Amino acid sequence: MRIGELAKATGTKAETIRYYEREGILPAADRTTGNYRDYSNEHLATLSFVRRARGLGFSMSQVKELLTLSDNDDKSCSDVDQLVRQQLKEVNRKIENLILLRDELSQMLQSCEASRIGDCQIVEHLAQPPQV
Amino acid sequence: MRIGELAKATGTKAETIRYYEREGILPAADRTTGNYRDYSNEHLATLSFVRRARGLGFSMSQVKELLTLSDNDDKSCSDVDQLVRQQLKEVNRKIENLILLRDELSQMLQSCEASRIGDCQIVEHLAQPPQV
DNA sequence: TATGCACCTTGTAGCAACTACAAGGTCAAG
DNA sequence: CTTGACCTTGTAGTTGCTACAAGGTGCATA
Repeated sequence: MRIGELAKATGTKAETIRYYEREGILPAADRTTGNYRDYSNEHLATLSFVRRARGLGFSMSQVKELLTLSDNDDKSCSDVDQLVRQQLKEVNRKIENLILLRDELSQMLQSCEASRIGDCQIVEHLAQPPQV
Repeated sequence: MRIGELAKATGTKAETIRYYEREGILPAADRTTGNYRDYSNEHLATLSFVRRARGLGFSMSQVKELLTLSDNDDKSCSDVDQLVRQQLKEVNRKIENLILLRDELSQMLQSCEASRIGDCQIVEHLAQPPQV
């Protein structure tokens, strides 16, 4: 299949697919006589895997690791497990930080009852060290 | 004060401060005879404001807006309020997405009881084709 | 046959928000 | 007078794409 078809099938832009090829995430496809990329079902499967992992927040290099690991059916599963655990920890860390942010933003909104910026608690809140 | 001192005082790298100057986020400082940047307390206050807003997830252009707004003491507070509200919404959106991710990753970990990658549920889970 | 159009090719540059050099200048201490 | 910390400018790298530009291919239609 051509790149446009693969793009549609995976919800990926053609430019992104070519980018993945450059980055060694997706193996290069065969070429037609007109020099068009010609993808196989295996490419489709790999790209789906990549997109799914990226959607779960794995970095490009983590995706590369996952791809390498998943090629070795007989190897231990623990490396994959480890990567997922790491990613889970990272996601939890982000959630916690965002919740702190959210609380602070909410607080700011509630404290703002001024009508002039000169009296605005939000601006004061942001301007931590005085003398502006 | 020199750039290094300002950097230490605000927990910002000197390179970042120069970057802010280039981007028009922080006004240019006076120069000493040796061409070193010489910052005032006003610079310190502005940079603190910037870092605080950036730390709360506001984009550079939002920070610019906030700075412009906070310069007009007599203007209405509602624009500031609006920006904070918008940012709060964005943060909530991110939290929700991350929670979905977290759930999926946890699920994957729990389903993995294989010892061989060939049997690994995680790899199989990732290999699912995209479901629209 | 010509032509129009969708699709493809490579290459390069842009995005956010920094960060990391390199090559050199300034300044106070020893 | 040299050392070493600090500063200067300029440029390029980071991540993961995305957006052109200029041209080639393939197929349907006039």
